[in-house]
Order: sequence, then C-alpha cells, then structure tokens
Amino acid sequence: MSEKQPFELRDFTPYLLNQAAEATGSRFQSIYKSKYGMLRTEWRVLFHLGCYGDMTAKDICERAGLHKTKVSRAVSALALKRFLERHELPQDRRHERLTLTTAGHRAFEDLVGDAQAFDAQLAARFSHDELALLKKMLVQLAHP
Amino acid sequence: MSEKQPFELRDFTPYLLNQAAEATGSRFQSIYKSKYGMLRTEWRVLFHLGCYGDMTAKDICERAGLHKTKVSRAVSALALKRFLERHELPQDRRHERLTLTTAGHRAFEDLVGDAQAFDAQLAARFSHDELALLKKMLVQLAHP
DNA sequence: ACCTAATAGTTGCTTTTGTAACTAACAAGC
DNA sequence: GCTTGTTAGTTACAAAAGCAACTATTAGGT
Repeated sequence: MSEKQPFELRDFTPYLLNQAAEATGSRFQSIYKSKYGMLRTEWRVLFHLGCYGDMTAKDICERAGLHKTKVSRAVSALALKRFLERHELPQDRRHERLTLTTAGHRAFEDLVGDAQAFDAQLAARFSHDELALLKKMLVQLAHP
Repeated sequence: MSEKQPFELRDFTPYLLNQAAEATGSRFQSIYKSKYGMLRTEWRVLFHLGCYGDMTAKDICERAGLHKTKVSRAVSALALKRFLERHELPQDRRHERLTLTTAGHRAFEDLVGDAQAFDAQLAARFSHDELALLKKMLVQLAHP
C-alpha cells in the first residue's frame, strides 16, 4: 500500500511567499501609513502614476493586477488628499486621465526615498546574484 | 546637485513578493474554498494542527504570526464544520487543546495531496538548487 | 484571604475588501 | 435613429480583517 508523504507546512512555497510578503509589506506599509495615512492600494496607485506617468484607472488595474473597485476607491482617496486630479478625455468621456498634483509628486518623491532605503536594507541580506535570481523567480511565480 | 535615482516599481522587492504571494495564494485558495468552503486562516489552522498535532490557539498564533482574533474565528468556523474539537485543559481552564476530528483529518489529508501537487507544479518551473535558495531567502525575509 | 496583574480566548464595532448591480458614454448593425 | 452590446468607472451591500474592550481564569505579592 502507498505510504503518504509527510507534509511540511514550513516548506510549502505559497506559505513561505505569503509570510515573506506579509512581513516586508506590513513593515513598509507602516512608513507610508504613518506619513500620509495611505492604504496599500493608494500607495500602489501613487507609485504607478509616479513611476510610469499619467494613465487611466483601467491601465492601473491591468498593470497592477488590481480589481477596478479597489483602484476606484484608492483614486478617490488620493483625490481627496489632493495628490491627484482626474481629467475626462474629450475623445472618450468614459476614460479619465489621472495626473499627480505637485503635492502628489512631492509625496511620491519622498516615498521613493523610503522605498529605496527599505529595499537596500532587504538587499543587504543577500549577494547580488542571489537577489537577481530571487527577483527573476518572483516574477515567474507571479504569472499563472 | 544630487540627481534622483530612477525608481522601478517592478524591481521593488516587497512589490514582487506581494505579486508572487497573491498569485500563488489565491490560485491555491480556490481549491480549498471550493472543496470545503474554507477561508485562508481556516486552512492555516487546519494545516497547523494536521502537520504539528494538537495545540492551543495561542500556539497557532505564535507559529503562524496571526492575531488571536483571526485564529479565534477560524477555530470557531472549523468547529462548526466539525473539523476540530476544543478541550479545556484541567490544569488551566483558560487554555483549550485543539484536536482534529476524523472528518478534520480526512479533509487535511485530502488537501495535503492538493498542496503537494500544487507545490510540485510550482517547483517544476525551477531547478532544485534555485528552489532551495528561494525558500532559504523567503525564510530570511519573513524575519524582521 | 485579598488585591493586583497577567493570560487565553471571545465579542462588538469600525474599517477594508469582494461581488454584483448600476450609470454613463460610446460603437456597430440594422 | 434606434436597438444591442461593450467599456470605464461608481455605488451598494455582504463578507472579512483590524482593533479595543471584555470575560474568565490563574498567579503573585502582601
């Protein structure tokens, strides 16, 4: 008869990924949360606009793999904080171009500094090659 | 004057970790959700008890890094499904030992099979050495 | 014995997320 | 022009997570 393989939870890839993502994510979240009262999705929207320039909510959904309601609410929250403005496109008034305000850019630039410092701190734990491989593998795992 | 470093969101470790964890986690979640209507925390509690034997809710909190309210509700849900039983310890009636029922064990064994298949599918994308390094790094990153 | 502190776990309330239905704007066929 | 279908984004309601206050029980000091 077939003997069952023992299962070790601490060796299960999705579990390890979740633990690592949760630990680093929540640690970094405390920075932008305390500074700007931002939620994780708000941070992502801010960084998408800051890194890649103006785009629509739909674009952010696709790039970040977020649901449109989540983005919609994050955009509203950021607009309330006066970090971005919405401009209906004349050629198709269903779309709206999202643009960071000056204050939004300032917040972005400030948080870029924090992000780089945070990432450097994580990177310091590993060699350059190890880190490159980790990132390559994470990108791979993010795909279905 | 100092020029700002460009920042690439797709190269930010916590972001990559989150994307990878989210993708694999939600794909795996659909298995135990459809089979047993379990939430992620319930799955974790079930697997902690299945893998490591009886323990208290507190033990699970510490091992899994979960808040006690989350565990408390997951335990209640699993008890409702008759997957576990609670037994007050006579020597200290504040603690309760959590034990899987026969049905709980069956569900666990069933899901262990799914977990192993799922993990094998993920592992197939990489070499043995790569995977070992990934896991080592994830464990590292899970620590503060 | 009695008072205070600590601990395991639960409950209530608020915030956040998820899902589905909705609105408004456009497009294509007839 | 008028249906029918599609798309961007919002809203409403339900599920889940987070946080703080609570109960019950034990431990320790006096």
